This record gives sequence, C-alpha cells and structure tokens, in this order.
Amino acid sequence: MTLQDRPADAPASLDAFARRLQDMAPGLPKRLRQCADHVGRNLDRVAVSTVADLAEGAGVPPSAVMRFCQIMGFSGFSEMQRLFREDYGGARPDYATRLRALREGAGSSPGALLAEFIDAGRASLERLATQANETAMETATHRLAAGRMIHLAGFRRAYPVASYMAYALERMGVAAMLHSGAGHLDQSQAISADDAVLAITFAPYSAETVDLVALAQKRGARIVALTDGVASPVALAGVTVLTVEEVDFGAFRSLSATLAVAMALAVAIGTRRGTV
Amino acid sequence: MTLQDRPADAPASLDAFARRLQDMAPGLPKRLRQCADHVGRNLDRVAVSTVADLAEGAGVPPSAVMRFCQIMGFSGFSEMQRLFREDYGGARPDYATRLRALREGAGSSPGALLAEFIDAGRASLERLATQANETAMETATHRLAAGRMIHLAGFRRAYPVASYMAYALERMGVAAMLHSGAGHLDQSQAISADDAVLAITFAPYSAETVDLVALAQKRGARIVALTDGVASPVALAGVTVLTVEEVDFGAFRSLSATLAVAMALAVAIGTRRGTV
DNA sequence: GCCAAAATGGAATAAATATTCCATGAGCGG
DNA sequence: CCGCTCATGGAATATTTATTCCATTTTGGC
Repeated sequence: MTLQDRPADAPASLDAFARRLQDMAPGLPKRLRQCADHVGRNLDRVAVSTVADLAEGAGVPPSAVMRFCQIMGFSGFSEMQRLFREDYGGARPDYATRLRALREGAGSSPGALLAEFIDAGRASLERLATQANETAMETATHRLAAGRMIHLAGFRRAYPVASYMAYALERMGVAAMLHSGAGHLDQSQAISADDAVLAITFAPYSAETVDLVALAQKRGARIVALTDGVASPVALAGVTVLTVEEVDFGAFRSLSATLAVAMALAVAIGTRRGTV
Repeated sequence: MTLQDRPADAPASLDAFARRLQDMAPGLPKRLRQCADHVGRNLDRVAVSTVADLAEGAGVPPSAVMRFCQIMGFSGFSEMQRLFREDYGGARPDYATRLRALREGAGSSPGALLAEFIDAGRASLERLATQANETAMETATHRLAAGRMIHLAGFRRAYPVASYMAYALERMGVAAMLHSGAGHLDQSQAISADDAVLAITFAPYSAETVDLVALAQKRGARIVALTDGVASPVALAGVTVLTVEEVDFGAFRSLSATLAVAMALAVAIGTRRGTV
C-alpha cells in the first residue's frame, strides 16, 4: 500500500466511507494513520470542519489531510466533505431547541421532567444502537422460537416490558404465558423442557425472576435473559444473555431501549414461526 | 424597525437565536423576512451551508443574507455560522452509522428489526419534544394530584404504560389503582367523585377504557386522557386531553413517547404531593 | 405625485480555505 | 553504508466564499 495506488472511486455513502476507513487504516503510514484515527473518532465534525481544523486535531499539517482525502478515493477535501454534509440527516434542531426550552421550566414542572425523560429515552436508544449484539439476538430468537411456548417473566419495572411482549406475541399467534404473579399462584410449575423462557430483570433483581430462571434451568428449558449485564444473577450457564443499558433519570429508568429489544425479538420470533 | 437599529450583541446560544428570530421576524422587510423564514425552517442546514446556499434557498441575493446576519446581531455570516457549528452537538454519527449497519441485515433479522424499533422510538421522542403541550401537562398534573387516589386505565397496548405508571406511583407513595381487567371483576365501581382517573388509550380504542371514562364522568371524577388525539372517543367535555403521536413500525407501536409523558406525569404528581 | 428614507441587487473586493508542488528527510533493501 | 523509494512539511497558488459598497428601485408619508 503506497500513496500511489488510491482507489479509483469515492465512497458513495457514510457506510462505504466507514468500511473503507476500516480497510485502509491498518496499512497506512504514520501521518495518514493519524488522520484516519482522528477522522474516525470525529465523524460528526467533518461536515463542519476545515482542512486546517482537522489537521490540527490530528496533529498533522494540512497537506497530510489532503493526501488522506485522496487515498480515500476523493479528489480532495471538498469532495469528501460534500459526502458528510449531504448525508448529514440533521440533528433536528427544532427538537434540540424545543428540548432546551422545555427544560427551562422549574425543576419539577411537568415540562422540565418531560424533557429529561425524552432525553433519557433517546440516549438509551442511541446507546443501544451502538452496543446491540446482533449475534446474541439471533441466538435468542432461535431459542425462543424453538420452544413449544414462551414464558415471560418480568416483575416490577420489567413488568411493562413483559406485558407488551405478551401482547405482541398474542397478536402474532405465538403461544406465550405472562408470569404476572397475580393471585400468588405459582405459575412456574407450567414450565417444561420443551418450553422457552424469557426473563427480564434489572438491578435490584427481583427474587421471583431469579428463582424462576433457576427452576427453568433445572427443568431443561431454553432460557434467554434480558438484563443489565453487569453480574446479573440470571446470567447462568446455558442462558443466552441480552444486555441493555438504560439511562436513568432520577429514580426511574427509561424503558425505551429495553422495549425496542423486546419488540424486535417478538417480531423476529413471530416471523420465524411463520405466523405473521 | 429598520436596518439601522441592529442589536448590539450577538445571540450566545441557539435558544437565544431562536428567540431573537421570533422577535424580529414580524417587523422585517420582505427580503429579510424571506431569509428569516428560510433559516427558521432550516436551522439544521445553517452549520453546513454557504451564504450562497442559504440565499438560493430563500430566493434572495447573497447580500440580503449578509444583511440578515447583521440585523440578527452578528458581524457577518461567518460569526453566525460559528454559533451553529459549535452548538452542533452532532447527530452521533456512530449511532447513525451503526443503525444503518444493523438495518442492512435481511428484513426480518433481529438486527434489522431492532434498527427499525430504535428509529421509531427516537422519531416518536423527537416528535413529542416539538409537539408536547406543557400547559395541558400542568393541568393534568394538578387534576391528578388533587384526587384522593388515581385510577389508571389502559388495556392492550396501553397496558404496559399504565402498569409502569402504577409502579412509579407506588414507589412514590401515591395511592393508585391499576384497572387490569383481571378476573373480569368490574373494578370501575371503585371510582368516586373524589378520585382522579387517567385513561390511556389509542386507536382502536378499547371499549373498557371508553366505558370507564364515561362512568367516571358520570360520577364526577377528575379525568385526564392520554390518547392519540384525532377524534379520540375519550375526549369528552371536561376531560383534560394529552395527545401523543407515536411512530409505528409495522403493526407495533413504539411506546417511547407515551412512556415519557406517563413518567413525567408520575414524577410531577409525586413531587406535587410532596411524597418524594 | 413628489420627496425622503429605506431596501435591494449586483458587481467589486477582501478574506478564508483548499489544493498543488517540490525540496527535504526518513526508512528499507541490497 | 549507499542509493532508491516513499513520506513529509511548508510555502506558493488557485479557488471558493464572505463581505462591502453603491447605484437603483421601492416604499411610505405628505
């Protein structure tokens, strides 16, 4: 790889750009490597930066940045920047502005609180997008779809998630049982080796859920856990673990990310079962 | 208002900018008015546009844009753009890139579905931020907090929202009753004139919720409805209506925005009751 | 309908920014 | 250690972009 052999074509999208960056970065000489690293870590600034800005950020002279643009397949910096400016979907500034306005209210005014919850929800979703483990979700889908029926366990703050999933699965004709704890009946006896269990729980983990997972494991059921990862007590051997980090606001957790995972699972299961 | 008397100081934030735009726009002559309108409707493009771009978009010559920048209090376009570029928190390109990558999978792969749900959730939250009615939320908070206890009604897909609210209110020591329909008991008899009712329902509106609201109205209870606005059957006389538009993905609705409103209400009520 | 004040458009100029080029230095194989 | 190739930095240049200025048009008051 030398500076002579540059790709003939420019990346046509930010994805293509990211891919090419990944491809080329390892074989690049020092200065160009610095450019690649800096650009990679500051993709959002490219649209609003000058050559000089980027050069300074990367600790290289402007001419190095120019060379970098060229080996990436662009005629120069301007062409590269055009890609970033066009693709830039926009941070919906109306949204941002409005959010600030809402937040201006007194600390406990409904508007200010709403702004916080909106922000927590959005942050959770964005984090989920970057952290989601597709492989784990594939595995989870297979295991849950393979069961005769699906047991849903989620109490306290996980209960809304479990109940929405129960609703979705029911709508798609997938047999599911929501373990609600209603009437203090011990529904866990219904779990058999043919079944699949989805346990949803977050710190502080409710004892009912942990017990239910232990029982299900003993019975030989397929188990998937939707939890917050860090040393979750349901992350036993043989359990497929899906982790979701939610952003809290005050004492209350946004459920946005958890719900997104739950719904994606539900629809994937429904599709796989061919019942939709 | 003439072009002579321009403000001495430049807005220091996008908020301040938006406020000033609002202030000044009405009294502006034709061309500058066009600039103001165009900029106001394209705040997200300012950071990545040139004077010529904006001028073309607004249908005015570049010099008009320059004058516009100056009457807004900036020394020129560059200074104004700097404000936009700095504030430009960024569309989290990692997030955007990752989302595209997820979506690349087959239509029903869990990853692709997850991307859709994440996007629907985020879109819902952003829309909520711009459309939320603070006054209505204030009113709703007062009415709900004033009741002896709060009845929560939400079935089918609204049930997760109602149940999370029940959880939150319980945690804050606010008396609340979740009308679950379990056991086919008619819990609605519990509603008295001293109470407040929060009805959560979306098209197709469940009959139970509509009936419950009608009964509560007859009993003289304070009623708040969290619904999707367009001719909702629970928007009766005397009912405080909070509208939330969710973005659907396929057959399933994101609950992100609805949950954000619900949680903001819950915490506002808890605070008002002084129990937190 | 005339006059003054304000607004406008476009061309001229200034400034910022991108891009090229080449002399120099570093690294590598023989 | 020499010679070759490739990488590098900086200065010179080209291009784009912002900004000013002023002649002309429009507007509003009398």
